[in-house]
Amino acid sequence: MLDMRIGQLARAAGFSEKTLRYYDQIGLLRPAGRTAAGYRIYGAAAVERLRFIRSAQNLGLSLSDIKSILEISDGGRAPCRHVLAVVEHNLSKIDAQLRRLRELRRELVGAKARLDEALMGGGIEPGQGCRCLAG
Amino acid sequence: MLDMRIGQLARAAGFSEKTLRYYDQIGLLRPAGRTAAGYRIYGAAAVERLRFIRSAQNLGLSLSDIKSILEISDGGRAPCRHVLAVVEHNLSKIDAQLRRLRELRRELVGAKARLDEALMGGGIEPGQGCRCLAG
DNA sequence: CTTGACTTTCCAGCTGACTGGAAGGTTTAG
DNA sequence: CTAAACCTTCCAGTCAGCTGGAAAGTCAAG
Repeated sequence: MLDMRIGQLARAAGFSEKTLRYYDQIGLLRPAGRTAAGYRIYGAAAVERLRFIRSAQNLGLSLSDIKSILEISDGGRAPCRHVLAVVEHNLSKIDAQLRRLRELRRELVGAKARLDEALMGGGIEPGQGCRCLAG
Repeated sequence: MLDMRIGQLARAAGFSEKTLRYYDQIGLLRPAGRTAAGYRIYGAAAVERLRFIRSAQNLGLSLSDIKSILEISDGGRAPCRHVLAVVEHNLSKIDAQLRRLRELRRELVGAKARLDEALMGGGIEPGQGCRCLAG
């Protein structure tokens, strides 16, 4: 089980072969080598690498963030300091998204209230769209 | 000012000409007619329609949602009931996104705490990525 | 007549993370 | 020998909402 081809790795790690080829293409996970016929050969470390990729993805990190982290650890250095920066950056992006969504939600709830009232009252004139949406 | 060509409308409503052509293409805003030379001609109602489109967009509605609303009111009926359904659907989508982002945030904060601790302690061994990310 | 502003259509690309499919080569089992 | 299972590359498409640019036609002013 030391060396695998792409199908085995895909099954072992729970990714599709297409995805693994894509990861090769973008330089996120390069095969350890190739057979004479050109088949990709992966070592056991690939499974661990994919586990890391998956957990980072679950945290919402982009593949390019993940790649930048892995490139540091591929260089033999601990990437923790960089990971911290990436995590903090993602946190602030998420906070911005949260603010935006909360605001959106507030507006939508307001629109819904106006709609409910308009539909209760029954006094609706057809026009351009529906003026209940205008804040 | 009753009839305008695309540039005038773009300036009046604050959209780019490209966008207006795109809206024509997807059937969101059709010109009232064409000149002999094929130039798009818009009536004054187009400005109001674009205002509606913008306010609906600001609520986070997709162009296809907006289009479905406008098609009802183009048919002479009040779209309010449909708008309500759209708004409610968007609210639940936003709530789902909020839940997901909050969970993501929680995980990221956890990862950051582990990273901070690891960097304080100094006991970091290089490996595949950084195990602080694994939940 | 020419210049410049305005318009047209069409085609292509952008973001991110894949996915689908064609056309072909390799390897293994029977 | 053949069929099945596996692998390769390459091209194109998906989602949304545009945006950029080329090549060409139109129209008014000077």
